Amino acid sequence: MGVTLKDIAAEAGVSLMTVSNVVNGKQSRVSAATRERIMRIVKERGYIPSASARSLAGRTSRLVGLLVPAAGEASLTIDPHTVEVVGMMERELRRLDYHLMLRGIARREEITEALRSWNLDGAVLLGFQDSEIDRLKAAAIGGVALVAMDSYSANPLALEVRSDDFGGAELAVRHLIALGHRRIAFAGPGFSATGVVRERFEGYRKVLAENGIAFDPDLVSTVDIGHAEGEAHGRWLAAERPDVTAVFTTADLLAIGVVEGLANAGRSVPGDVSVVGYDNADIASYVTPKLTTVAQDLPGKAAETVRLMMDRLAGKARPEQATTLQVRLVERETAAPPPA
Amino acid sequence: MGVTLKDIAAEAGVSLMTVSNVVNGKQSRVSAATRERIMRIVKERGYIPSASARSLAGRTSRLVGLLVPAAGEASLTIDPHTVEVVGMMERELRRLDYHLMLRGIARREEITEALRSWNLDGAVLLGFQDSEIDRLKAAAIGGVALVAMDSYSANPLALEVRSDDFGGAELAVRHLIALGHRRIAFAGPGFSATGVVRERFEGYRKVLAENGIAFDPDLVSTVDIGHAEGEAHGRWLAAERPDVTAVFTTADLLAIGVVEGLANAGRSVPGDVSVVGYDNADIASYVTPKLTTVAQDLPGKAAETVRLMMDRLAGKARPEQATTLQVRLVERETAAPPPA
DNA sequence: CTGAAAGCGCTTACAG
DNA sequence: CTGAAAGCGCTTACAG
Repeated sequence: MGVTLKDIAAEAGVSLMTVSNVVNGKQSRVSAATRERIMRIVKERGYIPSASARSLAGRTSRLVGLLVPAAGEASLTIDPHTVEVVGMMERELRRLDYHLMLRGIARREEITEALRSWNLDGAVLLGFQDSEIDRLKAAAIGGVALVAMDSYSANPLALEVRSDDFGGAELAVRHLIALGHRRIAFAGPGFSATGVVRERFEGYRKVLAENGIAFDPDLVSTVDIGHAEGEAHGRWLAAERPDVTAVFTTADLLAIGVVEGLANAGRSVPGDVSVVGYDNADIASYVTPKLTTVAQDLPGKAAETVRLMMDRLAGKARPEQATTLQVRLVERETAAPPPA
Repeated sequence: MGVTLKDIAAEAGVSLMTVSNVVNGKQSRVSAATRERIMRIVKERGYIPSASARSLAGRTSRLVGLLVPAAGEASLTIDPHTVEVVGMMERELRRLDYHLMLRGIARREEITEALRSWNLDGAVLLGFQDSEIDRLKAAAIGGVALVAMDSYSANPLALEVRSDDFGGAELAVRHLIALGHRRIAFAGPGFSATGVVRERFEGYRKVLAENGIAFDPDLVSTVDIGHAEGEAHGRWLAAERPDVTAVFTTADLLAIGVVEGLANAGRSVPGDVSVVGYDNADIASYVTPKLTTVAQDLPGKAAETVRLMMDRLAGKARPEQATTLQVRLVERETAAPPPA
């Protein structure tokens, strides 16, 4: 079908090897004259190297996996800020002449299958629980450069890129305390399995302690991330905990639901209750009132993920610690002083 | 590194061919006894076929490209409903033992490069302009099964899956007219290049005509899709076209911006002006007031895309016409009778 | 600076 | 039902 190295070699009157060297930019090995001649023929004939042949013959595939959990029969769901990070990583990797394979992982063994069957050079693990990262064995991974995003796993096999979740919570809760709040609730999904949530919780706790506010476990609620779940929680807060004047939430979607639930129960935001979200999703500025939230450095996450992977592929040593991206507070309209 | 067909063959005391036949499920060619024995060894040794070798030796790669325009230096941006469709397609394809390669396309030639270098069996084109699909040549495509989503290109090389954009506009505008509106504006991105927008515009026009409402070109505005753009347009409408009582918009994000712009200019939605969006994105039900909009059949789009591609790969004839998915109106809070 | 040989792990097409 | 041969398009490692 396509033009091959052999065709080019025949037309140029040289060996396969020489064409290969030219195509792969091994400048030193070919004279300028033949190099130029071969390049011209490559252009003319529209030669496109076969990636499968390269992957098979060489020791690299220039292929990076994007592995995402796919529970059972469900289709992949990727939250908006992850989509953004993926888009940015794709550009970086494309620029470096790598390709991206998107793969849902339903059973754990599928990680190994994906890595091995396509001979992946690297893989980014998006949205896995820490415990799943923990369980990865060297035998299953081989030499693949693995980056686990937003993971707090201790598994040395995976490089880690994440936001300063602890610090983000500190920012949010300090802001609320500075506004005068003392009874501040925490709402997020269960954090037995997710370090991200646990860190945000610990940040919340620390700032309370720093400010001499007694920690009240009743103010900590496990709420799955979702608008409906948030709405229900907002109504619950209004009914059961009217003393609460502020809520720190681990996701914008949840926060938006909470705002709506509070409003539906007749409480105004931020007049009666302040709410702070997390992620600074686009949606945060479309809702009414606009959401005060913690913003992550998405471009930084994408760039660091690619950088770590390339360093690893280049044989550099594993960094001593996880790469942590800075966060910042975005003040909008859902946080204000508590009612007098 | 890994276990190969050869290893399995040696251990089972048979030839490569026999193992290959077993692994590929060619039942008829191997006796039940040897088949079972080989399967056991395959399991034990954790054999995983090399996809690159298969792709190189066979006539199929079981690899499908997901091609997305990537303008210049920009990173990929994929709108939320496309992300959802991608997630659903991934599951379908995974179930059929296909893999997905995500690739941004900055220059047109990159389409061919992607198809050829990875020997793709098929590709889904997401978000390309009709004119770009038009320009695709058979020589560049080869035998690859191509599905262009939301395209109105006439290029017979691409199979097409799209929503009933004309019908969606009809639903929206009929709804507004039934509520009593007569001065209905249209807002969407320029439609010289995008059939989707043109169809929605034609649907709008047709329903106006059906109802004896004179078409007023001044009521048609070109507005790029974006919240800020919508907001500016909303303010413009309030200032310059106070006679308009309803706006039909080709995207939810735009509609939400328009609602905000109108509100910022002191006009209430839907009290003074009704607004209808398009897509039924999640966000449509999070904003205040909740957006009335046209919903697409996302699961249908994903399923039909995969089905068309598989039919094509199985050698079936190209369908006579594009596959069109049904749409439906979702009534929420932004459309009401015009002020008395 | 250039090239001949071997091999990556499979499938295809054929012979028995 | 089973297998020996050829080949997919490249790279590696080496020799000249």
